[in-house]
Parts: sequence; C-alpha cells; structure tokens
Amino acid sequence: MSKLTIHDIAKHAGVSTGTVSRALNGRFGVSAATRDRVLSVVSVLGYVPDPDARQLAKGSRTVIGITRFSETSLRNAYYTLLLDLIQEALVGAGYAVRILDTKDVARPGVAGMIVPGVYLADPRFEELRSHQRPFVVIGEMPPEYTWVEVDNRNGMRQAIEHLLGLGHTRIVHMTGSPIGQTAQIRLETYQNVMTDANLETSDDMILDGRFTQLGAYRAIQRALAQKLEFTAVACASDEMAFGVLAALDDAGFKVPNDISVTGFDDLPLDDDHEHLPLTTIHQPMRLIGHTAAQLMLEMLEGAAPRGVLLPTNLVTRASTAEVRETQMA
Amino acid sequence: MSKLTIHDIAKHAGVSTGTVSRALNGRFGVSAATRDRVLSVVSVLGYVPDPDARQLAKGSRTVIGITRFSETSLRNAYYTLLLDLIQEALVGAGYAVRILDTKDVARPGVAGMIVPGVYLADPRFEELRSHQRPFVVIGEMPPEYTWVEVDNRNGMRQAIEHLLGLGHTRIVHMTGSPIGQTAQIRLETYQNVMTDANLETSDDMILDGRFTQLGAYRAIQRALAQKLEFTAVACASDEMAFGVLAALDDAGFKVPNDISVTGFDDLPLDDDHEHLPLTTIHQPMRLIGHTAAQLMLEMLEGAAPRGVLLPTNLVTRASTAEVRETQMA
DNA sequence: ACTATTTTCGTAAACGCTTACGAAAACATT
DNA sequence: AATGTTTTCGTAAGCGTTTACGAAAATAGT
Repeated sequence: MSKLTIHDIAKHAGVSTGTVSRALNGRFGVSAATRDRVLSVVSVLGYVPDPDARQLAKGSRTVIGITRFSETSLRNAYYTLLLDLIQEALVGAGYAVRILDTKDVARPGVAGMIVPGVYLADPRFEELRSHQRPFVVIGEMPPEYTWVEVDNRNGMRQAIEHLLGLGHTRIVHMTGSPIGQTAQIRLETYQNVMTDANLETSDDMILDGRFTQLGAYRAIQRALAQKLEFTAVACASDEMAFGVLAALDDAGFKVPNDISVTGFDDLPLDDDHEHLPLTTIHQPMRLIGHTAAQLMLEMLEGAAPRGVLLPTNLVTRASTAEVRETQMA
Repeated sequence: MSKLTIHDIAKHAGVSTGTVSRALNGRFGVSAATRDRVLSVVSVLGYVPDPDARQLAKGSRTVIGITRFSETSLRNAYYTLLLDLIQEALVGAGYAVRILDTKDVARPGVAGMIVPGVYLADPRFEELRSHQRPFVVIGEMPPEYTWVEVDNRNGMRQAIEHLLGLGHTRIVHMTGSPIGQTAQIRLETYQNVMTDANLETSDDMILDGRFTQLGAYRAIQRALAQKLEFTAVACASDEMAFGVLAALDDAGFKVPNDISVTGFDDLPLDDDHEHLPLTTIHQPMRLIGHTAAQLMLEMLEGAAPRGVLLPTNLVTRASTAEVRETQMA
C-alpha cells in the first residue's frame, strides 16, 4: 500500500529493474514476451512511476510551458480543459508542466512550449520562432511547423450539410473573431458548402458574434431588426450558439421549430444545464490534448515537424429540426 | 554554464553539501556566519536547486491538486490567472501542481487540494471534508477551515460609497449567480450600505446577471423595458459590467454621463481593449494566489486552520461620473 | 557442431538533493 | 585544566529512476 517502486515490479515479474524500465519506456532490447509480462504486472499492481525520479535520472531538467490562451478569454472553458489533458499526458511522461508566457520560452530549463491559439501574424509567434526551442501550436499552421488542430473544414461541412439535409436553404453563419484563423476557416467552409449547393451567402448573412454569447446575442438582435430572413444559424462555437438561443428566445422564436441552430466545439460545460441540448460538432478534446503532448515529446526527440488534423463528428441533439413552411414573420 | 549543483556551491563556499542544503532550507544546525556565506555564494553563482532531486530526496511524492472552477465557467479568466499564480508559488516550494477533480483528493500522492469557489452547500465540499487531506478554499468559509478571500464586504462598500459620493441615489445592483456566496455577500453589502444611507433598495433594483456578460445585458434590457429608473449600476463583477455597458450603449445611454457603472474584480482581461475603462474594485490576484499557496504549505506542516481576508481597493476610471439633473427619460 | 552475430537482460553507476549519524569544534561548568 | 554539553558540520546512505556496459542466451552462418 505504500509506495510501489520499480523494484517491486521487477521482483513480481521476475526480471531486473533495468528491464522493467526498458519495458515501460518502450526501449529497444526487450523481448515482446517479457515486455508484456512486465506491463501486465504493472497494470495489475497499479504501479505508476515517480515523475521526479524519472526526471532526475533522465538528466537535464525539463519543464514544458503552456501559454495562456488569448484568442478570446471567453473561450476559456476550452483552454482549461485542454490544459488539464496536456498536463496529464506530459506528467505521465515525466515532464513538469507550467503555465508560462511566450517570452519565457528562452528561460533555462524550459524544454519546449505548447501554444494554443497562436496564429501566423501573432506577435507572440515571432517570439517563439526566434528561439530554437521546440513548440507545438494548437491550431492550423503551415507544414513547416508542428501543430494539431481539429478538422474545422470537415466539421463545418458536417454542420451545414446536416442543415441542408433538413431542408434549410436560408442559413446564416455566426462567425467569431476576425483575427483567429479558426473562425476564418469555419467561415470559408460555410461559404464554400453553401455555394456548392447553389445557395446564397450574402454579406449580411454573416454575423459576427466575436466568439462570445453576448456578441452572438447582439448580432442576432441586429439581424432581426434588419428583417434578415433565415431558418437556421450555423455557429462557429457553442458559446455563440447559446447567445443565439437566448436572442431567438427573447424575440419569440422557438428552436428548433421556427429556427434551427448548430454549435461547434461540444465542450463539456458544467454550468449549462439550463440550455437546450445543442446540435453541434464534437471536438475530441482528449485526443487533442494527448496529441499535443505526443507531438511535443516527438519534437524533444528531434522528430521532424508535422501537423495533425483530428476528425470531428456531428452530434445531433435538440436544436435542429426539419424546415417548415411558414417560419419567418 | 551547464548545471550548477549543490556540490559547486559547497566547493565555492568551502563547506560540505550537507551544510549547503541545511543553509538553503533554513534547517537548524548551521551557524549564521556560514549560512550567510553559503547564501551569498548561491546568489552570486545564481544557483537554483533542482526541484525534482529535492522532491525525490524528500521522500513521499507530493502533488497538490487544484480543482477546476465551477461557479460559472465564464469567470474563467479569474481562474486561469489564479492557477498560474498558485502554481508559481507552489512549484517554487518544490511541489508539483495538477488540475484535479475533488474526487481525486484521496488519490495516493495527493498531499492537498486548493479549491476555488466551493461553498458550504456544495456537494464537492462534503467530498473534501470526508477525507483527511488538507485543503484550502478560495472563498469565505467558517473559521474552522482554511481559506483566503478578498474582502467582498469592504469592496462593495467602496464601490457604493464612491457612487454615493458622486451624488447618485438611484443605484441598482447587478448580482451574480444565487448559488455562490460571493455574490450573496456583495449583494448584502449593497443593501446594507444603501439602507444606511437611507436609500431605497427594492427587489426590482436587484438584477440577476448570472455572472455573465449576456446575463447582465439581458437583465438591463428587461429593467429598461420595465421603465426602471436609475442613475448608476453597481455590478458584482467586471464581466457583468461589460454586459451592462453594452446594453446601455445599445439603448442609447451614454456612460458615464447618463449612467455610471462600477465593476468588481479588475482582472487583466487581455481582449477587452474595446471597452470603456471601468471604474472597479481591484482584487489583488497575485496576493490571493500566493496566499493560497502559503496557506497550503502551512497546512502541510500541520498548522491550525485559519482564514485570510485580503484588502480590495477602488480604481476610479472612466465609467463613473457625478450625477446630473435630467438623466432618465 | 562450432563459431560469429545479434538480441535480451542483469548489474551498478549515476542524477542532484536531503538527512541520519557521528566526529570535531565551540562553549560551559566545575 | 579537565570534563561535560551543545552546536556546527562532514560523510555517506538513500530517494526511484534511467542507461552504459558487459554477460548470457538465442539465432544465424558455416
């Protein structure tokens, strides 16, 4: 019940500590048979290696920094969750994780940085590039960098096609901040899919909700005031979808009977039980976090840069329905 | 230039490694003279002990968990900053910090928990209490627990008195979620100060903004629709104040000429340059984080529980002004 | 079969620190 | 001065890993 060490595992598995360590780290020089035996003992006894000892033995102290999210602080639920997940994976691999500023990238002891939401024109990006430290960005980047992102194009396509499948033709898009490229990609995809379906996407059908509930709420109010007609709104984030839901409700529209709404992210918000269950595009957060950690580990071992695009999928819930005849006033 | 170890220090100071360690940790058994000599060598060479080695040698691995914030995920900017600060202090003291769930409190290796925003009736609270692990809550608690919180009473008093000093008499309050006690205390203080000044605080003067921008925006819209008259609104958070600002702006009121607005928190939001500079109550975040860490360290050494109330101060910016004669329609 | 290779694995030395333990030095007490 | 106390400090044994290094075992080559 006290601390389980590598020696205990070695004893139980009838091998030496060196072998256990090699098995654990997937190092070369262990037969598949003994590796499996060791691993099974590990999982039976529930052994988990001491990160400190591991770190110490590995030599050079290494902390991996994660920068604070900046695109908009309101998308923070996303960030906190991500932070947690990355941390989990990295600590498991024996690294220390700290929240740092991009300017700390050169600090001694900092092995690398994980930076959610930087974009090419971001001033912080230059800061990162100018030092040699490896960094992985969470967001789409040119191929010469290492990054992981969800497949925004396919995600938004899924949302729009879902709406089209329900018979909607007047679909407006609620976009996010114009700075972030995530919003940009989602917007472009909306336009492309609509155009491919021979549907109109005039400028007034693109509402800017700035990735916030309030922004989306006001955008809808303005659109309604201008007598914009639509039967569905495809949002670039759940957060904004909630704002849309509120605005529609206040204006007397019923979702999904009068108007359908789709979100994007599907983050596990812990306080939003009051909302209508949202049809949305699910992001595999767990996978994103783990992949980011994985990429960092790869970089640290000198791997070449690469980008990873993760799949999304549509989650159909209660905020969308088939279009009906007389919907708008 | 490579890693500076305790041996280097020992050599330079002409003592043994044991002595250096003792000097560094303020342990008993080192003369003041040698301690100072060692410490000066340390600072000259810029030596900083390896946390992993320290941790390993100290024996029992100890991670300190911080739970995810739940009161409302929108107050997340607050949380992220806090997390960062606590981490900074704790890591400096040789502890590992992880984001954990309250139910992980019993996990082996978890020395203690720092829990922002739990309240007495919180189900998570029971979970914490039932295990013996020490925990410090960020938020006001009965004296038998260890906690740190900003002086909400004095803070809200400062805000209201500032408004009173400007001649306002019709002051409404924008409150947060009814669950959290923080909102409760701020609300009560508003009522008390107003009553003490012989001013009215009827129920319709208390608007519920649910700690979100959107919530506050809608609350103001509703109040305006009901022809509620007021010359100032004192908000329980900056977040809500921004919503109020937006609602007032949309309704054609000028802040601060027509109506004054105060916030509460003064968090460094990195994306809100577009807002009018807010008169608000400043929370010493750095101090809160460090104090939380400090209290945890104390607890770990078996200190008795205690609560700490940190001072707030009023920051006067552009959202408040003297009341004028003809303000409301 | 016997040697040359290759693969698997055990041994033991780090990694940088803390902390008993006991020796030496300092100070008190007679 | 001689002895007893207390304080200061050096020595060395860990803490739980990783990883050369080389021995042993398995496989290949003749």
